[in-house]
Amino acid sequence: MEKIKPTLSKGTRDFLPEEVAKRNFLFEAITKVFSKYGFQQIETPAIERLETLTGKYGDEGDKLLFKILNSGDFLKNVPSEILAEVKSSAALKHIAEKGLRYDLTVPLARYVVQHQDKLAFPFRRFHIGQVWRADRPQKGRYQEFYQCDADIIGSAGLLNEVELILIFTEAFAKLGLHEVELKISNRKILAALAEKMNCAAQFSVLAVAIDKLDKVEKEKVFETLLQEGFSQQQIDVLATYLNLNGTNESILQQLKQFFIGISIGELGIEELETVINTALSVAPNAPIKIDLSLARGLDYYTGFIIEAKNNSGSLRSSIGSGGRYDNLTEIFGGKNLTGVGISFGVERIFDIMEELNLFPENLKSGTQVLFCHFDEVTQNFAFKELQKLRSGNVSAEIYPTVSKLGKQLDYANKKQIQFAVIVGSEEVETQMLTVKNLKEGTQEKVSANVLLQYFKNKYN
RNA sequence: GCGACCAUAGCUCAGUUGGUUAGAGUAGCGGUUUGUGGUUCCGUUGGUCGUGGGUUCGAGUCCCAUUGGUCGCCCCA
Repeated sequence: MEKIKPTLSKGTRDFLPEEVAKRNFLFEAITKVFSKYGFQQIETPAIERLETLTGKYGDEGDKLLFKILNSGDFLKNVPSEILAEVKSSAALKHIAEKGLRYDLTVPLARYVVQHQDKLAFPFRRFHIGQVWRADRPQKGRYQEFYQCDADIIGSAGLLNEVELILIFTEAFAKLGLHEVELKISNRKILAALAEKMNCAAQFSVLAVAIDKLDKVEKEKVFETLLQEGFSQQQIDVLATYLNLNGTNESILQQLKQFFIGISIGELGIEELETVINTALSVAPNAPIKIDLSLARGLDYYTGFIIEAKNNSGSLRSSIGSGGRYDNLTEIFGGKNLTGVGISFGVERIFDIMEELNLFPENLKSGTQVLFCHFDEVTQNFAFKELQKLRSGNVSAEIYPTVSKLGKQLDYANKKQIQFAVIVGSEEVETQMLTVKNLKEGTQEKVSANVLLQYFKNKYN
């Protein structure tokens, strides 16, 4: 048989056992916070019908969807004139009717509408799972990665926004990320800005431009907007808006002056004020800060928007984001189902925690005890002792073949198993087993009938 | 979609102006007189040098193409 090189497809990763242990630690920490706030976990398939996915992410997004080739004779249903054209875009719908999900939000919209009769609204769910994008991979960006979302569907109350702020605050603190800033704003304020600038039609161009401000210099952004057909007068309005600063309270006051008489702006400011005051009333230390340059690129946000920025270590980037979207379920026929949600950037959070050494030490191996032996007789004896430990919920294993002790201990060492129980003929005879602590390098004799208790004490 | 860079053992890499049978470390396996690892020492498996073509007496090395990967840009988590 021809040998195949062991390589991965681009933008994908294998995870070693230690990495999975760390990732699980991260997921479990977030899961616990979600559960505490009354969110229920759901799952949806990795595969969705292509019609569910296409058209939701813009033209760019559609290109980045992974499509799944129909099984069987997939060319059979392609009309011959399209085959003759050799045009992929025209042939696509005939050869692929499924794709891999691009995010967890669109599947959620489908899910909520499809199961609305069985769900309790407001529906609070969280979802942790892989998504796939046929993007050019680069540092920290993959074709397969995890998203970790919490959303509340079917409730316009601003308490929902506040709860999501609390979840961000609590989860980041719990993970040891203490230098996180929660930048917040409201899309209605941006809508008011567009109105004041007389460019409501170009709202998304404006939003995308503003969203770049944390990376690109202000002047460059203005320049780009001028090229896009904005006037100097409009830019001046934008510049004045972006110059508003100070404490949250002061910004709110300035905004009220700035947008006086623009009703959508007044509404947005009022929402923002309520969210901030309510959040601070229960969590005075929540690191929330109004950021007028926050816009969020995604089109579907309509109200509150939030972005969590990490300010420690070398990776100072966005590690979570979210916002309110009013119309997401409409395309699937869902009515009056406004939603608000957040997403943890778990891949980046993982990298940051790795850099800052925030993972606990003892995650590496699940196994606590390895039984070592020398021949068939001692192996059989050890195997029975092993089961006793397991029945007491001590995680243990036995070296599966008769091998030299050095090799068995070496295995324990590599797997970072802390204890070896050495069972030789002498131990069988005296019923006193040798317990070696591989971390300390010490060993002692322990009676076989108290072995379970011995390890239970070690691990509570 | 655009650009830059890279490709030699499972992994990390060396390989001189093109010159004989392509090396090292690490991992694996075996041993170190056989019941003590992480931290000795010795031996050993493993490569059509990403693939195809070209230049040359001769190509891992130079040229072209191609495939794959990494890193930027657009966009995004």
